[in-house]
Amino acid sequence: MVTIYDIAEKANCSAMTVSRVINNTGRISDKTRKRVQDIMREMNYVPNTMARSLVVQETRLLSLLITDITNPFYTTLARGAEDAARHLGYRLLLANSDESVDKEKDYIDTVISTRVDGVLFAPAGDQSLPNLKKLTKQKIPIVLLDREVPGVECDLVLGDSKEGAKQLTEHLIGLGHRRIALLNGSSSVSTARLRLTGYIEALKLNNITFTESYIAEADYRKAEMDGIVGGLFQSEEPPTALFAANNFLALGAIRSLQERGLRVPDDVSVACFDELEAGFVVDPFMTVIAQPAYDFGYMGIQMLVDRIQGKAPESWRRIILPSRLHSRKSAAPLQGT
Amino acid sequence: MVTIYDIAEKANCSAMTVSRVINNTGRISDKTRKRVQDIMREMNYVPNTMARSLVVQETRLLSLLITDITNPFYTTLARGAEDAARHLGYRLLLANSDESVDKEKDYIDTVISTRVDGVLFAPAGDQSLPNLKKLTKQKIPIVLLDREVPGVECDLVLGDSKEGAKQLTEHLIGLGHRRIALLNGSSSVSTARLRLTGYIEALKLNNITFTESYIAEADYRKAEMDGIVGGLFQSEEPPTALFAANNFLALGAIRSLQERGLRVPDDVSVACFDELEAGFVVDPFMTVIAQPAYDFGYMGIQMLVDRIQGKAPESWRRIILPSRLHSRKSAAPLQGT
DNA sequence: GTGAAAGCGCTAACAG
DNA sequence: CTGTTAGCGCTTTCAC
Repeated sequence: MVTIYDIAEKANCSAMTVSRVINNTGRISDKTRKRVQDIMREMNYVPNTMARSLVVQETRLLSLLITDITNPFYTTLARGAEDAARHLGYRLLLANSDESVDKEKDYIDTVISTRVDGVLFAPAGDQSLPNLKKLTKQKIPIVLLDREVPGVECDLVLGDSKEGAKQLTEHLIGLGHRRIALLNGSSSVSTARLRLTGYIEALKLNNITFTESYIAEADYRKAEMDGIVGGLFQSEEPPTALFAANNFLALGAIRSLQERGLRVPDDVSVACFDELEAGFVVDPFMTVIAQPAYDFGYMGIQMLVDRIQGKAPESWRRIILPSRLHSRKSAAPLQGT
Repeated sequence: MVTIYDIAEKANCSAMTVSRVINNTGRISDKTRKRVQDIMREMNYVPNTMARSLVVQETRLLSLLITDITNPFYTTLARGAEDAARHLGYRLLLANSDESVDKEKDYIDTVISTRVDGVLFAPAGDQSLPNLKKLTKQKIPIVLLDREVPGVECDLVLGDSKEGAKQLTEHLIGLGHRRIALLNGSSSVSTARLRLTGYIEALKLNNITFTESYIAEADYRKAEMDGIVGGLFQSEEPPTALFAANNFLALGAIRSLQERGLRVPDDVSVACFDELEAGFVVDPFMTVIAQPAYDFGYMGIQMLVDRIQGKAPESWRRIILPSRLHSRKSAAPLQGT
C-alpha cells in the first residue's frame, strides 16, 4: 500500500506538500503540484481515510439503522438515504435491527467504536431509549426516523400517523363499514399508538362506538398471525373491514383471512399503511396510506449532515411528511347484509 | 472522547494493560482486569476502531455493492450479506450503483480509501472490468455476485441462468406456446447472455425456429418500455408468450402490454427470472424462476471472509446456486386460435 | 511556497 | 504479569 511518504520521496518533497496537494489546501506552485499529481497517479496512490480521520476527528461515515431491510418502506427509505449521503460526500454503514432492541444494542456499540459522524435511526420502539442515550452520551448526532421515542431529544423525520389513520378509517367508513378491526403494531411503538388514536378519532367523528375486541396487536414484521386474526373475527358480529397498521401486517392478515375462507374484498375489506412494493407493480391491489419513504431517508440524511456541520438550528427540528390515500381494490363498499 | 490513556491513568497502569484487557490477549491478573473493566464502564469508554485498524492493518469492514437497491432480489441478497457479516464480526458498507459503471467507479474509489477488507460486488456489467481491476491492483479481495465479468479472476457466486432460462422456456413451450418473445437485459451483462443461450437451447430442443424479431434488449431496471414491447408485438405473428429476463422487465412489459389492450395471461403469457417481492405476497401472480437471493449474499460474505482470513483455497471458487420454477397464473396454456 | 516536529488512539515487539 | 518504545498514515502548527 503506497503512502504519502512514498510519494513525497519520489517527488522529492515533504509529506506536507503531498498532503496539501491532496487536500487542495495552502499555496503550492503549479510545478510541484503537477509533479506530485503525476507520481500519485503513477503509483496508484489512494489516501488512507482512516489515518486522516484519526487526526481530523471526522470519518465522513454515517450509519443507517433500519428495523426491517425486507420491507419496501425501509428499502425505499434506504435508497433515499444512500442518494443523499452520496450527494453530500458521506458514506453509509447499513444495519438491520429486525425490530430487536438487542441487535440494535450490538450495532450501537460498533457504531460508536467506528466513530461515525452521525446516525440515522429507525428505532425498534420505546425500548430503544437506552440505545439512543448511549449515542447521545457520546455526543453522536442522531436523526430519528419514522418513530418517536419518548425521552429522546433529537431531530425527527416522521410520517403523519394519526392523520393517515384517521383518513384511512374514514375511507372505510365512507364505504359503508362500521365494524372496522384495527390490526395494530406493538403499542410500544409510537406510530402504532398514533394510528390507534387516528382510528378512534375517525370512529368518534362518525358516531361509531369503539369496540375493544376489534383491536389487536402484532409485530410489524409479522406475517404469521392466524391466532390474532382469528380472535378478531370470532365474534358474533365480525368486522367487515380491517385496517392493518402496516403493509406486512396486512399481508399476514389477508393470508390468514383466506385460510379461514374469507375473501378480500368480497367478505372483508382490507387497507393498510405503506405500499407493499418498492417500485410500481402490475395491478396494485391494496388500498393504502402511502408514505414518502424515499423522502424519509433523503431528508433524514440532510438534517443529519446539517447538524453535523453545525448548520442546523439550536432547537430540534421535527419534520412531518404527509401521506396519501390510494384507494384500490382491497377495500370495497360494504355489501348489503 | 475518552481514550485508552485516560483509562490507564485512572487505573494506575500502562496503556498496554488496558489494551490487553480490551482485546483479551496476554496474561492479566484478575484483579487488574477487573479494575480496568470497572473504570472503562464508569467512563463510558469505547475503543476507537480506526486507530486500531491503522495499526493492525485490518478494518473489519466489508463493502457491498449492488446494482439496484430497489429490486427485491438485491434487498434479499443484502439481508443475507448483512446476516453473514454480523455473524462473522464484520461491518457492512452499502452502496447502490444503479447499474451505472460511473457510480460504481466513484464508489470503488471511496472503498479503496476506506481500506475495507473485501468487497462483495454485483457488477453493472462487462464494462465494470476497469473498476474491478482497480480493486485487484490494490489487492482487495473480491467476490463477484450474480454476474460474471470476462477478464476478472476472483471468487464467484452465480445463479444458473442458462438452465433457468431453458427450464422456463420449456415450461412455456409445455403450455403450448411456440411464439415466445425474450425481453432480455443488456448483452453486456453475463446473465443476459446466458439467459439467451438457455432460451435458444430450449427452442432447438423442441424444434422451434429461432425468430430474431422476438428478441429485444432493455435495461434490467427498466419499467418504461413501450417502444420495445411494441416492437416485439407488432409482427404479423405476434408472440403468445413473453419471457422477461428479470422481474422488473416483466413488470414493465406487463404494464406496456396492458396499455395496448393485451391481457395477461389471457392474450399473452408472461414469465420471468426472480421473484417480484422480498417476502411472501397475498396471491403471487407471476410465473418465475426463483433464485435463492438470500444465499447469494450469505454465501458471498462467507467466501469473502474465508479469502480474507486465508482460509480459502488457492484456486478461485465458483458457486452456482440452483433456481426453481414456480408456475403461477401469469403463464397459461395457449388458447386455441 | 515548503518543511520539521508532534501527535491523533491504538498495538507489536520486546524487555523486565 | 506489566511496562516501554516505536510507529500505523495522516494533518496541525509553526518555522523558514
